[in-house]
Amino acid sequence: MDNRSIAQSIAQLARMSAGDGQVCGLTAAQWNTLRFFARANRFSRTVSAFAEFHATTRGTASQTVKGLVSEGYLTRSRSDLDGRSVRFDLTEKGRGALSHDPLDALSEAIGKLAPGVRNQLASSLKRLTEEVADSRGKPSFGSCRFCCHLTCALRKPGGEPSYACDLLDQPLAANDLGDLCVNFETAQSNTAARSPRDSKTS
Amino acid sequence: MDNRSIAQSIAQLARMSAGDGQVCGLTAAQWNTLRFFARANRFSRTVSAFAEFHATTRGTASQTVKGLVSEGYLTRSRSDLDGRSVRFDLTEKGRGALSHDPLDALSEAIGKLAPGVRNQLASSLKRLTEEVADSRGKPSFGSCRFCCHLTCALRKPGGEPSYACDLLDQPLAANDLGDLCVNFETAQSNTAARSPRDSKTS
DNA sequence: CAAAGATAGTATCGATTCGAAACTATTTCC
DNA sequence: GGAAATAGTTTCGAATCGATACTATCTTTG
Repeated sequence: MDNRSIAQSIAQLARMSAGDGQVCGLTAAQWNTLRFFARANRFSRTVSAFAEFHATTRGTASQTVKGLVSEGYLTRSRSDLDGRSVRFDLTEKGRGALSHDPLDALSEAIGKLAPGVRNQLASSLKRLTEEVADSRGKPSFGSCRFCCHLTCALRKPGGEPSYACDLLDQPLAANDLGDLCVNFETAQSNTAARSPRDSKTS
Repeated sequence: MDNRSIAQSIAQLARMSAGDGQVCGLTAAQWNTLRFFARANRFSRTVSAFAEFHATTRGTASQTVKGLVSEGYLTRSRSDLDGRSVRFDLTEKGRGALSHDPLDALSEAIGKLAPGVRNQLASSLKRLTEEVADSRGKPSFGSCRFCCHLTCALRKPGGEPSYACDLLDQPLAANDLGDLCVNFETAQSNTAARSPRDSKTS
């Protein structure tokens, strides 16, 4: 099986799973949006971050988000620190909808893989994502847990460690370390100077 | 990393690589179409097969194909055995376009993986594709090489083996065994009776 | 053999989506 | 303070897609 066939099977898998038409009244674009806002950390739940993640324009992203807000899946709240910035959060309805996510068919299939195979797959995908993102000059999203900006300090010996992002200079809860962040940068990647994309958030 | 995150990273990878907007004057739908007709065997280069593969309707598929024909990427030829059937083949221009396929970024990234990791990835993807296709009752495409309908006969001792499809009762060239087929069925899958989808082709 | 039904492909219509561009408001930089 | 950058929104036109209806051909079945 050649590389191109493998690449196509990734595309094929995504197409099959993405819930092409309407599923539970939501379009494919809307499902993607909900998934993003469910996984993104509080610095990244913005229209701009979503547009970049979804590889679309801010205009299109704004439309999709607006639709979801008006249907009660997301709430819209302005930041008090940056008057331009707006943050969107999932409502109960939004979280509820995700329990019928058509992508779950794929998640479940992944769950049936042997643990070793599964982990190997995850790391291959992470690798490929970085590689492809790099090749088109776009930054790749990732979680704080694997980000070079994560700093960990042990307040008191034997106590809970506390985490922070040294790029945004903001504290991070241990629970949120797995969430997606726009400012993600791999630890070993070449660390060209990079300014934060959203330096303040309410 | 949980199953859902892995599933999303597959979707993400596909989105990044798919060549979202116009690349070299072709839309994402057109790229997918060209890729399909480049990989499908002669029984499967039809509007219906493509529609099923791409998880869309025949009407939509017909439109996309028509566009590509009028722009010179595909040729249209009626079957002489079945007056309803039409086969589409890539022209030189079509093959040439595929050498600038935006999906190549992903293919190249895959090529950089260690051989063992790469093969493991391929087999995981195949597994997942079957699993997901099964869970939504749709058949999954695959190549003759791994299909239960492939029969291999050794004409004369020491000579070249000859291949055939015992479902369509048609000979297969060794070169074509890797191509996609609508009638694909895994060797170990439960072999419920299944009629061929396109029993004759010119 | 003839009628009924299945199948391959096409055409049309309306809804949705998307990208480009223009625009407002706010923040940052010099 | 003014220029430039950034966050988000709006509008408009093009493209896409799904549903539906349609023609032509093949297959099945009395």
